[in-house]
Order: sequence, then C-alpha cells, then structure tokens
Amino acid sequence: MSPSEPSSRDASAAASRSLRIGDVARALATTPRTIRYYEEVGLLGEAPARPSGRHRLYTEAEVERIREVMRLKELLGVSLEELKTLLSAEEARAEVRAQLRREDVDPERRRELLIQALGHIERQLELVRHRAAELSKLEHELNETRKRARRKIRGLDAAREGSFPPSEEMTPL
Amino acid sequence: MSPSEPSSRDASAAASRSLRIGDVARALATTPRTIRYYEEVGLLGEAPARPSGRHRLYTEAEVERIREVMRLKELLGVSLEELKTLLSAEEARAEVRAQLRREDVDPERRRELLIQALGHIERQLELVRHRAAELSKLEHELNETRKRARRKIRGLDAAREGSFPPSEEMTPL
DNA sequence: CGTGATCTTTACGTACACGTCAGATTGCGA
DNA sequence: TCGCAATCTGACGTGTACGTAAAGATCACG
Repeated sequence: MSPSEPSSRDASAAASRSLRIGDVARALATTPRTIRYYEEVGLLGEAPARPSGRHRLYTEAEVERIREVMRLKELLGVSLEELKTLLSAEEARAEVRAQLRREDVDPERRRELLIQALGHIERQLELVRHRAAELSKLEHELNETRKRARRKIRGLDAAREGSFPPSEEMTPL
Repeated sequence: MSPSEPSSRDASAAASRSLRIGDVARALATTPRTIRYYEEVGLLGEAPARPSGRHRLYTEAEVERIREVMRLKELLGVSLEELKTLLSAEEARAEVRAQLRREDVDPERRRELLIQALGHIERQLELVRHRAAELSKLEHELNETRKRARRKIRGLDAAREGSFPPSEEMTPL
C-alpha cells in the first residue's frame, strides 16, 4: 500500500538491522541457541523488537553488545545473572542516550542516571582490577617456576658428559 | 597382626597429616563435598592414601595443593578436566622429586621429565598471559569510560547553576 | 566405654548454560 | 509462485560441578 516507515528506515547510512541470527552466531563463534538464550534471560534487553514469530534481525551495534557480553563472561567468569546486574550500567547509558535525544529531560534526572552508571562502572573496574592483579601474580610465579626448571635442565645437560660447552642440542623453548 | 608402622609416622618434624576434611574445607572457604569431588575426579592424585573407610587426613602441603587447584580454576576459568591436564606439570615435578630421592635414576629420564614439566608450565604461562593481557585491555577501556562519565557529570554540574549550557554532545557515553 | 560430633560411602537431586529434536513458519532466490 | 534453507517456538536432554539426604562407621573426649 504505502510505505509509512518513519523516513529513517533504509536511510543513507548503513544502520542495517539486516543480520540474521545465524550470521551473528558465526561472527561471534557461537550458536544461535546461545544468542536466543541470552535474550531469554534478559541479557540483551529486548534487542530485536519484532512481531513474535518473525526472524530476529540484528544491527551491527547489537552484535557488538553481544560480543561485549561474551567477553565479560569469559574474562570475569561470572554467571549470566551477575552479568545482568553488572550490565545494568550499559542499560543506564542506553537510557541516558535515549533521553539525550529528547531535549525536555530533567537535568537532575540525567545526572542521576549518570551517577548510577558510574557506580556500576566502578564495580566492574573493581572486579577487573582484582582479577588482573591476581593473574599478574600468578604470571610472575609461573615465570619463576619456569626459570628454576630451565636451570635444572641446564644443570643436567652440563653434567651429562664432562664440563665443556653444551654445543649441540639447544632445546628451543 | 602387629603395629608395623615404618617408624616415620609421628616423626619429630610437624609434617602433621592431622587436618580433617572439615578443617581443610573451612580453611579454603569451601565444603568437604567439593574436596572429595576433586579427589574423585583425580585432581588430588590420591592425596590421602588411607585404608578405605577411615577419615581423610591432610598435611599442610596437601592443603596448599588444593588451594592452588582452586586458584587456577578461578583465575583461568577452565574445567576440572582441563585443569587436570594443566596440573600434570605438578605431577611431573612430584615425580622428579620422588626420583631425585633415589640416586639410581637415569639422568636421561630425569631430563625428560623436566622437559615435560617445562612444557606444561609454558602452556599455563601462555594461558595466563593471554588472559592477563585481555583483562588489562578491559581495565583500560573501563577507565576511559569512567573518565567520560565523570566529565559528563561535571558538565551537568557546571550547567546546573552556571551561565550557559556547555557544548553538548562531546563524547558518546 | 559410651556418646556426640565428624566423617564414610552411596545415591539421587539441582542449577546453570546451553544442545538437540520436532513441527510449523518465514523469507529469499530462481 | 514455488522451493528450500534458515529461523521460530516449545520442550526435553546433557555435562559440569557440586548439594543433599540416608545409614552407618570413626574419632576425640570425658
């Protein structure tokens, strides 16, 4: 009949919303099931609003969001439930962005949202810093252990046959 | 028939073996079930050899081993199965130590074991380094995000009772 | 030597994070 | 318009890492 899209649908910019769930899954090295599951548990905030039953279509931005979710899950090792609360920072940010487009928003309210987001960001930072520190410690310890092992091997090699330079057989490690 | 303990049981040194599973669990902030499970899947290498049916008794060293297991699990986020193969380095080291006590061991064999252990250590290091790098990256990104959020808040605070609105939309939060 | 706390094995239950199958539906290309 | 691959919505299955309950044994102590 008549194309009544609000004029901003297939605009010049490639804001697509043209990726199907299979494409997204491949791009993220995961499966459609996982993406649907994340949506199901509320990690994707109603990402692809669509008439139920139709295929989900994703924008590049939404893909990035999912990538971020998986990254945080991997690096922080938290449950999806915890992740959801951690990610409420992003939701706050999304709300801020949304409200920024309307100019009639109370600056007080805007500030509130920002403060909240900041709080969540700092919780994330805390977590990340803690883990980073622990990992760094572990890395140092492993380096030490490796050093000792190498020394021992060199010691054996030296004692192997006399005491002249261990000419051949430089084990490349 | 007769009490034939090999004379090295309650030696002078406090090599204890006097911690019960409940004590260990409390010390590691976990449960007896978890410790038994780790033993069941072979993560603790027959730690407390004992006449079946009797209570498990742990030495301080064994507690440290379990602590290390939990630490690696936590920091590397790997399955217990993967962890088992990663930890074979420690087993190799244990074997080396064991063979070192007997002096009649083939230096070739000893070197082999050390080389193996070294390999496992380097696999661990690889993993740890990778994760550490990723986490560090994430930390930097979060710091940036936090900076931006703070700037925005300060901007709002300035405009709150200041003269003019600050140049809007500097950086997308 | 009794007794209560702790531990033993065995076995079934559970939460999380998906995997997999079925049957219907959708959507793009020929 | 037809065909076929991809997707949809349930619903049930699966592996991991334990939790929990039961019934009896062991240990530390008085």
